[in-house]
Amino acid sequence: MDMLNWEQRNLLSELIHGLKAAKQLQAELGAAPSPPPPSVSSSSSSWLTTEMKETLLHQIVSSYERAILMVKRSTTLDSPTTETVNLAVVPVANTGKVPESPTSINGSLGSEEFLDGRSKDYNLSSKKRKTLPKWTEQVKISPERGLEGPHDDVFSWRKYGQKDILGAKYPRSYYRCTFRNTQNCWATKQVQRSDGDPTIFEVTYKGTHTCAQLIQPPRKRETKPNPTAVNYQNDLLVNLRTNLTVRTNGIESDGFSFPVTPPFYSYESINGDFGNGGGTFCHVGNSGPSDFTGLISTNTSTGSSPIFDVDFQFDPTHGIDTGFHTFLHDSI
DNA sequence: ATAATTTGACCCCC
DNA sequence: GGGGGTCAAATTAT
Repeated sequence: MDMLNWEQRNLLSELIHGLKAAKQLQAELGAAPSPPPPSVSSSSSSWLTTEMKETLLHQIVSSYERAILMVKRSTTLDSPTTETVNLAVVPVANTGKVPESPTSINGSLGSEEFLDGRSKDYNLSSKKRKTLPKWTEQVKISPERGLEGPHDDVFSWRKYGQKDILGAKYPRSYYRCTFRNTQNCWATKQVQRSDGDPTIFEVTYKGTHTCAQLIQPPRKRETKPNPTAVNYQNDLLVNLRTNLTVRTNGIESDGFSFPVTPPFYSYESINGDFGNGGGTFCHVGNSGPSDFTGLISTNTSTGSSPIFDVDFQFDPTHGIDTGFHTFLHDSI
């Protein structure tokens, strides 16, 4: 571990933490190993409350998001120019109290305690309702865009407010996810310029993204699919709009429920069509609480047959990411 | 025309 | 009351 630098250790810490939470949740759901049927359990081991499960999910998602942000920063800022260092990442318990000296991170980073550590904070501080993950990063300004070219996230944000803070020289800006309305994504962040070092910005994230920003294919596509293939795919899409059947491929056994009654499927092309670097989404439902949205991709295993994989990622009912279940869709 | 920002008003809660 | 957070109308950018 001595070979790892600071950021790599933080990154590893997040990944480990997320993995631990994921495994605990997996065990809880009885997602047994390869031999499918869980043998008769005298009394099912599910003694975690729903809130605890939600907490686990939040931990997983936020760990992934922090990890992604770290990678993003270290790659986009390290390689092209010189410095611009991510100084610290401080997870904050939801009690609302922020540690004053954020740079104090001990060498031991969360490879041990689990249900005694963070999640206890979540449960204790929450009598009920929202316990959103919250953490703060300190980001040094980069020699990019003008004087105040705020902070390239991987995510796209919409500013919704700005406030002068009592002791602070600089105002605090409030951002929410661009897709709050369109995809029910409730992630927010605050950005405040540091008094002491004006080249440092404190960025506080609240909540995790449930939108599909990171799922969409990269904008730039070097390898253009040949036009005929694209046309073929788009034709299929048109056909799919009118008549479509869904085969769940027997996946719903893992607890992921699927709307059965026929409301139906609408397709929305975001950022272009197939093969054009855009994402085409399948929406299932009637804009009701049981809707699901997923990203359509071509099925690689079936060649030219009109079958598509759809990754359903967002569950608005619970406001959580349901994972990357893949369903088989076919037309006719 | 649509989307994003600005900015004062409003709304808790300590 | 007032500090911090959010809303939304007006303004500006795309």
